[in-house]
Amino acid sequence: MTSPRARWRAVGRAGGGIRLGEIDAAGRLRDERDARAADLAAEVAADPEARWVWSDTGSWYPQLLAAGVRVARCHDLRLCHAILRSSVLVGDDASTLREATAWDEPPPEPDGRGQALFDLDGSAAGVPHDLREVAAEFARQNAALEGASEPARLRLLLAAESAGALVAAEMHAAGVPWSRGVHDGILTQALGPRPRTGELPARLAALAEEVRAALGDAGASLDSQPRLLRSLHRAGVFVDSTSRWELARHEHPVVAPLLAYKKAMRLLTANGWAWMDEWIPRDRFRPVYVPGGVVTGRWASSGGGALQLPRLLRPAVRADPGWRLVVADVAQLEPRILAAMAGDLALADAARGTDLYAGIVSRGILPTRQDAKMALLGAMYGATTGDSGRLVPVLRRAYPRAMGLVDAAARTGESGGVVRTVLGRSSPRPSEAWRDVQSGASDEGADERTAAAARSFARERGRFTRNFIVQGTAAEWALAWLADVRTRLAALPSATSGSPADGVADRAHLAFFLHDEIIVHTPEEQVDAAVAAVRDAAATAGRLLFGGFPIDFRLDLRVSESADKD
DNA sequence: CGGGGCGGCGCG
DNA sequence: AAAGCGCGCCGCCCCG
Repeated sequence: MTSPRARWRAVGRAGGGIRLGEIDAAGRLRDERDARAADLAAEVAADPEARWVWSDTGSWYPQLLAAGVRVARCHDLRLCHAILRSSVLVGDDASTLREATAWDEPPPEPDGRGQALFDLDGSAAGVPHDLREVAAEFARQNAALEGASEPARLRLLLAAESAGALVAAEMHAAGVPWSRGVHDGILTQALGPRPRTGELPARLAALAEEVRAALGDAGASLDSQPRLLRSLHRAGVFVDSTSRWELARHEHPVVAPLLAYKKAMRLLTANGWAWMDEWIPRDRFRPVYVPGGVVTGRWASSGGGALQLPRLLRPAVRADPGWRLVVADVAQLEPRILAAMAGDLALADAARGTDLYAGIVSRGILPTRQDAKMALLGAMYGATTGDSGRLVPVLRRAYPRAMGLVDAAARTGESGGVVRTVLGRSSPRPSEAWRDVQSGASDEGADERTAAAARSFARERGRFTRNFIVQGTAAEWALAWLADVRTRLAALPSATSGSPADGVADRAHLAFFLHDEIIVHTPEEQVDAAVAAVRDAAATAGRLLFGGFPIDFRLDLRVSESADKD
């Protein structure tokens, strides 16, 4: 993946301008030179194979992308700092990193105009952008890696994390191709035609009237939970909450229209016409991704709700004319990750070539696919009661290695310890408050309530660390997949016709990523190559994390129909 | 009037 | 009304 001759180059601020130079692992800079903001894109474009060291991808890359310049690889100091400073693989060698607190600043708020850094006077809060500080931090990180117990894993993680940051910026720039027309059609179907601002769509208004009629209360408020609860009680529906789960258990004429109303209202407020106008300019959805935004290493998002697009709206994702979408998601990613991490050959065998849950059923472990799914999710989440919790012991007998791994992670968390993913991302230490509660409960004379609360907090943390190792390693696999897809797509030729794009989107490109799913937008003539890239990258990711362990990562993959016709 | 908590629900 | 992890966002409601 990496050209052996690629050079590390650093870019940062100096004085009132921008300065760049070659950099080595010790943070020594050579061939430094100043660059005006207007020239930076040209400087970067002139060295397409360089590996760029910079403070924060979100502060530098959007402007380059806007100028049509893509970089092959980077080292995002902010993201890498966060990983190294808390990794148990680094240990005490991270002490200097922990002292460099300026690097713990959260990412700057993206302003959406992609001008922030170049116009700054350098006084703004956030991570340091000064080239000297960039070089010093790069040196600290390399020193921490030198002393790490498994540097190769960490290096892989840092590369994947940084590549993810590039992908996030590129996907924001390219956007998800989105048909406002299809979106509007879905809304109209579900809610009625778009009303004037301030008015309720017709179908929603009709549902509200149905609900009020069923309640026998013409003035019932449906949007205030406390008031709705009282109306329901007056009508004889004795629920403790107004959640879908609880309402659905009651036989009453109000239930069906109320559930329909809540569903429709949710669609209107979360992804209705106002959302469409704000987030889908010119038939592109441009969410703001936040790489490393979750402690487990998953991405978060800010604005637009990129990670919660309702499936109902999926048909609005439409390739441009002459282009196609390659949509791929990994079947049962987390259980497969667990099997591989634990070296559990029996679970890996159940996963081979099939739906993993079906594999568990066909081996006679559990009677139905639903049981298998519930049991496995329960094992990874720490369920102890209910259908799920009841089935976990069955898995414990069938797959002692896999279950032993998550059980051990839970015990570590309950006792205040730190767990880590395969590549070395580590869980946060327990908070001061958590430790106080635990030590308070073991003091002499602690009452039973205190002890019970401490046990409850301990188990809560155990469920978190239990899940952390699996969710976090799955996030690493997905990053490796994503990064390799990116590299493979970049090698494809640009579109011969119908290019929609500005910047990097003149050829097959990643358009969307959601934990275990990616969408590639590709010219028709490159569909086969894009599919191969997605498949080959999945195989590569598995080998990168788990070597020769016989686990396969099955993709559910489909290519969109020709988009030019409805 | 803005901020934060809460209930609720969308996603994996 | 969750049981059982991780998120973001909405409207309501209360508080200062």
